[in-house]
Parts: sequence; C-alpha cells; structure tokens
Amino acid sequence: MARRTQGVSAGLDRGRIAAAAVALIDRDGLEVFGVRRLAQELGVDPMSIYHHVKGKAALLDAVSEAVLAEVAAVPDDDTSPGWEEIARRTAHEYRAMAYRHPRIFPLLVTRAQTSAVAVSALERLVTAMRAAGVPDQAVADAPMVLFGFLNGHLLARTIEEPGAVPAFDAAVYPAMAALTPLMTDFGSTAEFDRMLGTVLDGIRRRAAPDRP
Amino acid sequence: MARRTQGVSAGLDRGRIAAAAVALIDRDGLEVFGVRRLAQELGVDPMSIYHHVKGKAALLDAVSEAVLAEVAAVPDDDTSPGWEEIARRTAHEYRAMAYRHPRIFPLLVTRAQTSAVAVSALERLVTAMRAAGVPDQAVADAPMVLFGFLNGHLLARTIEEPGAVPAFDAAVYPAMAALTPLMTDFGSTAEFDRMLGTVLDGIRRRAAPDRP
DNA sequence: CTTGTCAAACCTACAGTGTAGAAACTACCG
DNA sequence: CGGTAGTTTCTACACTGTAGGTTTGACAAG
Repeated sequence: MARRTQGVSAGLDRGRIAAAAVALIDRDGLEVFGVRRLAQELGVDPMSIYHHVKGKAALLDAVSEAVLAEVAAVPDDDTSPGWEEIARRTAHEYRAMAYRHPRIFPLLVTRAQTSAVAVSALERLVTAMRAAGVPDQAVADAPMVLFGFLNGHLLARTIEEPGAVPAFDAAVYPAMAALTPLMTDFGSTAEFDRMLGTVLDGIRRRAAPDRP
Repeated sequence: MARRTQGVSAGLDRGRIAAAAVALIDRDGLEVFGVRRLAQELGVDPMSIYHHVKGKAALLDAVSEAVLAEVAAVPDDDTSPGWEEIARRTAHEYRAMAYRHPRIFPLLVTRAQTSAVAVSALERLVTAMRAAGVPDQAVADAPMVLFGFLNGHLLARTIEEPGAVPAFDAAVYPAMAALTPLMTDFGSTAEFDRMLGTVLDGIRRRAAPDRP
C-alpha cells in the first residue's frame, strides 16, 4: 500500500479534483461515486479533498461546473451568425456535452446554473436577438424556453439506455403503438434536430409578432 | 417507546408506504429522506418496509409513481376539446403537480416514465392530433417536445427558491441585465403560459406544414 | 542554524445509511 | 392440535460523509 507521507504536497487543487471526479463518474456512475473512491483514484487520503472542496455538495458543484465549461466555446467563425444560428449551434454543443457525460448530465440539470460560462452563452444569444430587433419579451423568454426544452429532452435521453425505443401495448394504446415506427430514431441527431427545429419555430413566431 | 409486537400486521402496503414517503419528502426534503425516517413516521421497524418494496430505488419509484398519478385526471368535460386544448390542460395539470411537490419533482424527471398514467396521457393527446389530420411525424414528435420542455422548465422552477429572480452584472452581461425587468414574473402562471404558448406555436407550425 | 508560522496532507473516530439474514409472532387451514 | 404462510422485528455488517486533531515539510525572520 503506497501511502503518501503527510505534509508533502500532492498537487491537489479544485481543478484536478473536479477532473478526476468527472472521469470517475463517467466510468462508474453517480450512485457509487463517493469521496473515498475519488481519493483512492487520486492516490490520496479522503480527507485531503476536503481541504480544497467544502463538502460533497460543493464537490458535485465543481463537477457540474467543469462539465458545463466544456460547452463554452461556440466558435464565432463566420460573420455575425444571426440568433437562430447561434441558438442552433449552442444547442448542438450542449447536446454533445450531454452525450459525452450521460451520467453527469442529471446532476447538471438539478443544480441552479449561475456559472459564468452559462450566463455568457445566454448573453451572446440574447444580444444577437436584440440586434435583430426582436421584441424584448420574446428575447427574455427565448433562452428559458430553449434551455427548458434542452434540459428536459436531453435528460430523458441520458437516463435511458441508448437505443431504447419504448414498446406500447397496441390493445391499450393504439395511437402510440401506431406511431412507434416513427420513434426508431430515438436519441439520434436527426431526431434532436427535428425537435429543436420545432422549438425554434415557436420562438421565431414570437420574435416576429406581426406575422399571422 | 411504543413498540409494535412482531408478527401482528401493521396494515402496511405499497400504497400506504408511498403516500407516507410523499408526505415526508414534501415536509423534510429528499436529502434527509431515508428508510429509517420513513419507518419512524409509520410507527414501524425499518425492515418492515422492505417486505413491500424491494429497496430504496423501488421506494423512490413508488413515490414518483404516486405523485404522477395525481395528474391522471384531465377532465373530459366539454365535447372533444381539440389537441391544443388537451395539451394546454395537461401541461397545466402537470405544472400544478410539480408545484405541489417541488422536492419530489426532480425525482420524477430523473426516472424513466413508463407508468400507465403517463402513457395514457400521451395516448389521449396523440389520438386527438391524429383525428385532426396532423402528419404522423409531427404527432409522434409533439409529446416529446412538449414534455421535454415541461420537465426542463419546471425542474428549473422547482430547484430554485420561489421568487428568485437572478441578478446579472450589467458591466459583464449588459443584455441580460437589461432584460431582468421582464423576468420578474419568474415562476408565475403568466410566465408559464407564455412559454408554453411559444412551444405550442412551434408544434402547431409543424402540424400544418402547408403554411409558410 | 534555529525557531516560528502556515498550509497541506493524513489519521482516528463517530453517527448515520442501506440492507442481508434470521428469529418471533399471529392467523389460518387441515 | 400441528403445520405452514405471511408479516414484522431484531441483529449485524459494510459503507458513507465528515468533525477534530496530528504529522510533516516549506519558507521566512531572527
């Protein structure tokens, strides 16, 4: 048992701890995740972690913050993309993150998101919408509607096993059963894009209220 | 300490246990909820619960099932409401349930919903849409989009303390800060109705694809 | 070189958890 | 009366988060 000696630094800090925790949860899942396991993975005493993170709740905050930070960079490559394009790209980045960390995503959505990366993503979208002359109320609502949908939808996909198309009893639920052939792309990019498009349609409708 | 004698029935069953658990979580919260507390509330030994429910996970399943069952009855009072009306009513029932049990709702959305009440609600909506001649793909997508939004949006409301309007630093996030006056109805019925309307607009657009 | 201070890591211990396994008790059926 | 089935309780165990105290090395001042 290779024990560390006391007092000598193990190079721990919030970032390294969070990164290790992310990897560990990705591998083994949230249910069995704990301070002791994480410490073992880091080759460190469990209590050492508590010198950098206040408690388990703060540890999970750090994890969700680290994962959310991955989605920060929506590239501003071309010239002022327009708000729909920004929304679409951000949504796809967000989705990619969720699929990269399916066992962490439930953690993300059950915590309030006030971190800098989250807010700055909203700021970018909202700025573009105002620049396009969208009415203020529609602008204010748009990110809430969009991320409401994203969180709920992606949560449903990350909970289930991948490729789990539900089966409905045709005798009791004939309509649902009849539609199951159209749900076989459950979890696919195409399905996501279609539903995202539906939500964006709704937002666009409110963005230009002088259309029928 | 009034102990029960062994062997004599305490009238336990899955339903009573679930109901007590719901009340307990509503009162004290999910974090401190446990088998021992629940047993004490029921005046029963902790292990007695395990004879009716397989484990803690199954117990939480029962809780979420019980809460979801509250939303079962969307009244069919008037004559064939039309799918938009059905969707709107179901959404409001669902929201009311979420606000009745804010500490349980996070549990609901992190579990796959295959229970009878959940599916039959979908069946009703989907049947109405087909009867209205909506294209099949739009029908199949509609409940996923709707409940995706509902779960995500309501989750965000139930996590936060009620009436918590976020404050943004105007120097860093000018657009978000400028819009905060329009977010003061955070969590209100009016806000919900507006955003629900946005999503339904999107669904309606896909339901009638021959409009521009 | 000595001494003091500080931060980082470790060790110990404790209350609390979910739950496996067995024992105790009642009720019913023959 | 005896057996059997069904509930409830008892006991015990491995495990959790974490409070409190101890050890160690690094660095600066005297």
